[in-house]
Amino acid sequence: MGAVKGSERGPRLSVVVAGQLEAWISEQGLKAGAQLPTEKVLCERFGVSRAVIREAISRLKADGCVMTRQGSGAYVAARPGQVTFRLVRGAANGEGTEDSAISDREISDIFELRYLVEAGAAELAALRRSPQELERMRAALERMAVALQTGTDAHTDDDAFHVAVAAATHNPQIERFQAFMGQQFSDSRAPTWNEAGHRSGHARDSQAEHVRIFEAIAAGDAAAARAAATAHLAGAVRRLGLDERRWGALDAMKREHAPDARNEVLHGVEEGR
Amino acid sequence: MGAVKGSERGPRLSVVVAGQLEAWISEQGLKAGAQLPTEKVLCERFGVSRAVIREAISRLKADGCVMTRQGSGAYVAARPGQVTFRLVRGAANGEGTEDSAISDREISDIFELRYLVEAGAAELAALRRSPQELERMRAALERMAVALQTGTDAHTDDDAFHVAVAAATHNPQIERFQAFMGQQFSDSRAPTWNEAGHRSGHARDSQAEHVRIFEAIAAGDAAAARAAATAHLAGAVRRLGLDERRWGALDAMKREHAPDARNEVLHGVEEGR
DNA sequence: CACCCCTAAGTTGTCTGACAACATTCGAAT
DNA sequence: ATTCGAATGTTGTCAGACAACTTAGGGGTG
Repeated sequence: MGAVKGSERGPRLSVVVAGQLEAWISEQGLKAGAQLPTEKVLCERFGVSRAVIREAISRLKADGCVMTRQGSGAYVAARPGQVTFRLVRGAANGEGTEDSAISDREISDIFELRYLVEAGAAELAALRRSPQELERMRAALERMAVALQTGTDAHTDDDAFHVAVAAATHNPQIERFQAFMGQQFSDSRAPTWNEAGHRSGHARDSQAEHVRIFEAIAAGDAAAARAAATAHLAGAVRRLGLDERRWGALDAMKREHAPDARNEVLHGVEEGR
Repeated sequence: MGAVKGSERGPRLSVVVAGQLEAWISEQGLKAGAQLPTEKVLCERFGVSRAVIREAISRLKADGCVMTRQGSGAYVAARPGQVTFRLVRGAANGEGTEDSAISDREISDIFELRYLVEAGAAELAALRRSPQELERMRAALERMAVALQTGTDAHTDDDAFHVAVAAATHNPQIERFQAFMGQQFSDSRAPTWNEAGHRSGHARDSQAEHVRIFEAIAAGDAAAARAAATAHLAGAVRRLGLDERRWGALDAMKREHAPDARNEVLHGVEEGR
């Protein structure tokens, strides 16, 4: 492993060194707790200054695979693997890769992961929801209903509804994951709630699906809740014009459980307050 | 906002500054794309050197809420929220918090999240698996079968099997999430594959559940695959002695689909090569 | 007046050197 | 043999400087 220069033309010397250092660690087969070379040694080995080495190590620390103790040294963290999960591997790698357009395929993949979690979350929510949590969902639904009539944006309330469903599972991990997913691409909810979305009826359709999810959860019908959540995700994919082919099979699955268990727990939500 | 000294006696000045800076950003209500003060200004404001400021900003960059452009400045990232998802909020916060024992409740919660993803992944895998991916699962199964006879550890192959299932969804996001979850707590698989696990039959039971998952996926029976995956997770919870109460309802659900669609695609896996 | 190039100032990225805080080690005194 | 302490090495922090880059503004040209 010689100098870095030349091989990588990329900017941000520190991230290059961080990558090479991480590769070197796994390549050397260093186990948890193993001590890394000192900063001075690394400086010589990579041919960069200590500032760069420190910044690279700082990156690895933030990534969780390295830990440092002042006066002692740097060590491989106990959990050497990835401690964090990020969507869309392509982006968020270097620095500000805002312009890296996410492909439709990637969005479709993420929606599918959403499907897995949200369908299951709706299922569990139907089994465990408390009155307070139902009220929280209803409040979000109501805000969306108002926005539907006034033609305003309500993607925040959309997100809040889904988080409320996840919260009703009484599982903080699921709730946090849902919040994470929602925050990640609130952009994908924009086409539903902007002017075009209101005009084309996307907002109305989405809201109807939300109501169906809520009703199933309120009724305690886990299968119907799963089906309604699946239908909602499939509808979102359709509205975004993504690849529908992959979702055909899931549509078929959800149709096993007809959503006839709808009851009248909530009234006045559809027409907004 | 005055100097930092005194208020926080804690070590790692940079992480303190990082926290204060992050708090300052949200407190100022800076929106995505807003420019942060220059490093020189921040040095004066926090009363620290530029190295500390740079390390603090580096942390925020790694966290994803800040982005820098050389020659221009530092900006609030487009997605101000969390870009990464980490399990177990308590740990992995500061440095080496190895000793923070994870509660049974947290493990149970994480298993439930695993259930959501793995059950859905098995479902999708049954619909999309290719011969190559089936072979990959079979190879992992075979390695586990060998380990079952020799009484050796195979938790790595256990993980590999589940990742292979996730890979069969043809969805890299799901695969990466499964790999993430598996890596996170490979510890939880140890009680299945250590000596005690072999003696108590836990390894055998787990392997039988794996085979059932594989057979359902090989047969292309999505419902059976979901049921088998659910049964596997429920079995794992039982073996770990976690709270079984929460899993009763899920067990009931899986029983809707009797796993009678088992066929004989694979032979010789149960008895190990 | 509109447009383009080019200079200048400002900002982040990197380098260098030094000192402080802390950990480890090894020798000396008890 | 045990304990204490100094020496040494490592990371954390500080200070100053230059390089690479971006941006804004001025001057020239059409």
